[in-house]
Amino acid sequence: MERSFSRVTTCFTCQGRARSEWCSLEGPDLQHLNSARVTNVYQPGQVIFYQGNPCLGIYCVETGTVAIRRHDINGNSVIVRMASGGDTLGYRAFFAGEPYRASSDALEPSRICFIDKNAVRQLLDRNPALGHAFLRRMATDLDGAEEAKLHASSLSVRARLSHLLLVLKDRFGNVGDDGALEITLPLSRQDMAAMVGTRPETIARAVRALEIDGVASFDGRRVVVPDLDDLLDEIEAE
Amino acid sequence: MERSFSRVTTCFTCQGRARSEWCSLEGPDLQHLNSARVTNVYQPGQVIFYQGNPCLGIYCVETGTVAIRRHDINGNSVIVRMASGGDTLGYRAFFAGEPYRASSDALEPSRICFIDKNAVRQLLDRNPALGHAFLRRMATDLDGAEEAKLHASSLSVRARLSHLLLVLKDRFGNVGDDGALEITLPLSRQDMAAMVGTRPETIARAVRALEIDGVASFDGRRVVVPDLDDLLDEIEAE
DNA sequence: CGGGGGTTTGAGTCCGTTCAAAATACGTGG
DNA sequence: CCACGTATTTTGAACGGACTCAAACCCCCG
Repeated sequence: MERSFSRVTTCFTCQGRARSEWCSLEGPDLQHLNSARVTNVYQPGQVIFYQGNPCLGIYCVETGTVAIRRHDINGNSVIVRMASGGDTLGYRAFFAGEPYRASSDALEPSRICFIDKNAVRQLLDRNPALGHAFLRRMATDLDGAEEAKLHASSLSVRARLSHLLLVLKDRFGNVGDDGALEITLPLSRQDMAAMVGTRPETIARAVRALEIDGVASFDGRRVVVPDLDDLLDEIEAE
Repeated sequence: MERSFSRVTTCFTCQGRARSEWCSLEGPDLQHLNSARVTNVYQPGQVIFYQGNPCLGIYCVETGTVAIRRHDINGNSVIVRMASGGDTLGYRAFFAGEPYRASSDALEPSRICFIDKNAVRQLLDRNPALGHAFLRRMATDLDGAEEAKLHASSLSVRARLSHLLLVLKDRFGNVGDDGALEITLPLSRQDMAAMVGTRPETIARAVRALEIDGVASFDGRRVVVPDLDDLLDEIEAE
């Protein structure tokens, strides 16, 4: 059996590329991307980049999941976004031409490629479709951020937690034998709190409340949702 | 004296263009933009576009100020952003290729140009710098949205209101004879609540609290801040 | 002068926070 | 593999900020 760290990957064989911004590249451009990239493996907790540091390029998640966190002077922090296989990382700072305004760390073991900013610039110049892809991507992210603002001010923690589960189910959920949805969370309780914008204690209570009402049952990071509609009901008619 | 509605404006003479995304255009491209554009004047409360409607193009604020609001099924709503002279409007939906996810209405009397999406597409194709400008712009907006998320979950309403005043001072404030900062708010109390993500009653109380502590004095939409540092103190060490 | 919307104030309630302690999970070394 | 120390999670009780509902007030305009 091939050992995982010796598995040589290229942009040509990258699983995530199809749904990434780079999917429009081909031929020499893809070759260029492939040779400019440097791949690293990060273990959970390891930091990919730090808030405040200058942006030297762009990262691309091949496999795994990472959190993008934003910090305060007072030590407060929230997770503003998550990224998984095929997602690109650190492009906000790149396009703004500013230092990172957020940090990023791995939630699961992750293979992540770094692409130097000069290479990115060249690829952008040569390939307008790449720029379009990033425009589309940022528009989507902006949409998500604005939705989050609305949710934060109009929904309870319980509803926001339910919403989080609904988002996570697309990437981390599957349907069990009995037809029930099962999600394996990539997040600790602390991180769920950071995603929802609240404290860990409050997440624990909200989790408990959902269990009592039979909406979902939690066992560590394993969540079972008997009826998806119950979860959907949580976020409307608050 | 020339009457305001008869004042013919062009992209060439547009005051806001210098700091807008379109500043990179010149010669025939600028001419193209100028002839594709349709200008309208909106009175406060008038809607520029509705959440849910298809995006037919992009708007550009020549003068005035508008709010971008996001609505719930339950009737909740927040202002996710404001836009003033030189700002572009509705580009999120354009680049995402989706219907508007937010509505926009004028806060002040505003001259706003509409540019058909075909024209925008042509300009983008011909002028890569335009795309870059929008990338930079969206990166900035994304930054703002993420900062808002952090603030919403770590700062009190009073601190968020103080932060709002600090943001508004750049565009709507000036220093009086006595050296005190004076801001003329473009927002009603209701809209301030929608910006901060709270209810009007809570804004009234926060306003009162700031007055009692001598940080700022409010008279309708006129705000006087004797010492800017006091306002800055409000948002740190919460 | 009489609406009518927006704003302010008040009182009561609820949700989420805070602080503290107990329980559980986790990693490490014996 | 178990024992131990540490970190995370959970629970409890008390507090506080923001929300709700309701009424009074104010200002603008007809």
